[in-house]
Amino acid sequence: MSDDGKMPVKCSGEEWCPLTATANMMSKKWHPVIIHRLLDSGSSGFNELKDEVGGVSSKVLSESLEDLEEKNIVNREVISEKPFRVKYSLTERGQELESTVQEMIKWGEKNLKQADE
Amino acid sequence: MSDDGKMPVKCSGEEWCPLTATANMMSKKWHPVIIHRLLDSGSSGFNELKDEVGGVSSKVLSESLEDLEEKNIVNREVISEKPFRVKYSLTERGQELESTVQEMIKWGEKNLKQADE
DNA sequence: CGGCATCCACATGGATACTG
DNA sequence: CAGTATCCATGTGGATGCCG
Repeated sequence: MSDDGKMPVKCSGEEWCPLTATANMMSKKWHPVIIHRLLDSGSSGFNELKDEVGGVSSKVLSESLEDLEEKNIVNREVISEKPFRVKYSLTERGQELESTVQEMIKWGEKNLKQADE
Repeated sequence: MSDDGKMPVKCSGEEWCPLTATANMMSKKWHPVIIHRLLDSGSSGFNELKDEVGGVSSKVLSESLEDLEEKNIVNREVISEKPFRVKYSLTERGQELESTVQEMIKWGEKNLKQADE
């Protein structure tokens, strides 16, 4: 009833609404790219992900991943202790962001140019 | 070739990419709601929009609209001088954000609850 | 009605260095 | 490898009041 093309969702005042909630979730600078990279790769280690994202510092990546973990978008798994290794991947909830990410990419490709900003 | 289900888009390093560009565009707190409200209403005056959005101050709404104007998402038109009136509406580019907004709403409805935050 | 001016608080991110 | 610790600059938004 909410995906029939109409927009019954109102986001007024202090009321909770799915739009602002989702926006709030994606609003940190590196979140969309992190999600996109994990959608693409399936899973990555910390520094591996850092390279794939590119331009992000350890501190910020660490903070972002922690935030995404709390929100159940990203899953962190320690896969080895000897040489210490972890594996980041998307939860089911995280994978369901794929269509949103795709729409953002489509819109950006169609409507923005590098020169714009 | 980019909407066939695959994800050829890479967003590494300092390179420009449509995902981060779009994310950057939507990243201010009230932008998504403003766009959503204008998609819904077609057009609104300043204070009318302020009420529809709810909870935003004049200053911030003004800044947001100015930002969205610069990015050619929102159109501002003065429709009367005697009693001074303006009309804000979405540009074509802005209207094309509908599917992105819809995906965000769908995801939020499915995956978030009010209690979550 | 449709803003702008001010001031302030806090969130966010970058650079760099260091650790188990 | 996978982070943490500092420090600092800037971004972003809220409250309030005033103006043409």
